[in-house]
Amino acid sequence: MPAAAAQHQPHQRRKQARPQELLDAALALFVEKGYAATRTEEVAALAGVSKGTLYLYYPSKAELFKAVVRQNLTALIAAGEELVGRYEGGSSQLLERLLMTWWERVGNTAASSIHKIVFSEVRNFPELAAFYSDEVLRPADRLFAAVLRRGVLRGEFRALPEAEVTHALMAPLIFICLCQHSLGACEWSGSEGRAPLRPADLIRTHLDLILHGLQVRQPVDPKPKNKTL
Amino acid sequence: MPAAAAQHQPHQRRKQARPQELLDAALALFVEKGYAATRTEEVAALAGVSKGTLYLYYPSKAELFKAVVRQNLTALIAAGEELVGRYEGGSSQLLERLLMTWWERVGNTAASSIHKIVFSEVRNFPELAAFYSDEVLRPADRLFAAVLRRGVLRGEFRALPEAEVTHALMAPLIFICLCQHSLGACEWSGSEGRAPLRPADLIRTHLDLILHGLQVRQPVDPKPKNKTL
DNA sequence: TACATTACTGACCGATCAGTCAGTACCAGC
DNA sequence: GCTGGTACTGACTGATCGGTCAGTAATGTA
Repeated sequence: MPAAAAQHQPHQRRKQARPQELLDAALALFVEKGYAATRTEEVAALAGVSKGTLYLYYPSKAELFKAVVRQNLTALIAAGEELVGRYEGGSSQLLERLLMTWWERVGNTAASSIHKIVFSEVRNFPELAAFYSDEVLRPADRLFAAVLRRGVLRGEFRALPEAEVTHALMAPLIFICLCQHSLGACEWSGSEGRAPLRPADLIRTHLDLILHGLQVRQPVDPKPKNKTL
Repeated sequence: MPAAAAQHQPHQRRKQARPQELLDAALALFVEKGYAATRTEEVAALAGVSKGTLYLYYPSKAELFKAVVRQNLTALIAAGEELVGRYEGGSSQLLERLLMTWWERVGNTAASSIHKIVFSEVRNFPELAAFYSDEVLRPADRLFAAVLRRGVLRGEFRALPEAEVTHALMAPLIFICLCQHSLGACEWSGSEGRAPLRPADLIRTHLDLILHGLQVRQPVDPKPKNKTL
């Protein structure tokens, strides 16, 4: 908790801890207020140091921003990689495990706020798009696509367009992250005064829907399956 | 096209057209650069007037922003209302019609960029959250929920948690809008050099998946359906 | 205690930008 | 043409904020 460091001991020399404290403070403020609206002096204050100190560790606001994204994304990637290719049960269960683990390790942690930052700021940081695409979206996509292919090969899943299904799988997850960090607790969905949506419930229902949607058994509906465009 | 108005006739008096031209210019720039990074003088220039003129029509940058959101959201609402309650066929087809119409009228137009603005800026405009929630998300949610209930009553759909299914339905749609206005043409999803995703294809696959997921027929999978939490 | 090193400070600078307002250009009506 | 009203202009101001750097104080060494 970086704010606790600002206990008005005039200044402590703690070179080791500063960078991480500054990154934590910056993450919190960038998520809360966006990049442009966050002042470097605020970041420094939240980390318990003065503005000058921030510039000892990061040469500019933009570099600080990139460091924040980079650090949190590497955590994402590590968590993703760890899950790949060691499961041997049914593909439905594998998919379920993947989504739930993703939620525990990413969606439900501070890392989820990175998505909102990226979506909000890529236009002002063009290099960020390639970075995010290469290091997060593509790996995640490859992961899910592999599971889908596995399911199709084993006769568990229908053969649907891979890229599009992957999108349908991931979009609600990332969307939940975005909602959590912009529209408060995502409490927009209930019709009246219904209780705000619980992310875990959303994911469970999403998964249920998708797994049913992927099942090979033909549905009751007699509509011809080769639709026109 | 507001830029066309800046044809270097020193200044024309066109009181009627100014507000709309300013809103169009502001929308384009807010979407492209975000709220904070857009300068009022740029907006004015794109609309073919001087900065002072902008302040004749809108008292502040924040009010200009709200006017932009308000105008584009009313268009959204109108499009949504128009679709309600006049369809009498199968619920699957109704859902398909709804999604495709939504895409043609909203997702595929300039209105889609509003979502990105809202997600990026709500934290700095708290009142915007309630506004967006009341005027966009709730109506859209109510619409889809009504269709789902209809499908369940007619024995077409499984009875799944309404709010969560609605979320699973809408999230990929809004997510496409967000991608289009932040990560370029949403070309992140292909594994290698695959062609960028086409939104219409995404929606079609999403719909296919969801409709199969909603079907009442039990799947092959022998797993018990009352899962533990 | 004296000195060297260096983490840290915060007043300051220069650039940017929202918002102002005295002035200009256009357009009635007479 | 004159005159009063008004749509419009753009140089200006005051505040904000990223970034700097001369100075301060904590720490280590002897």
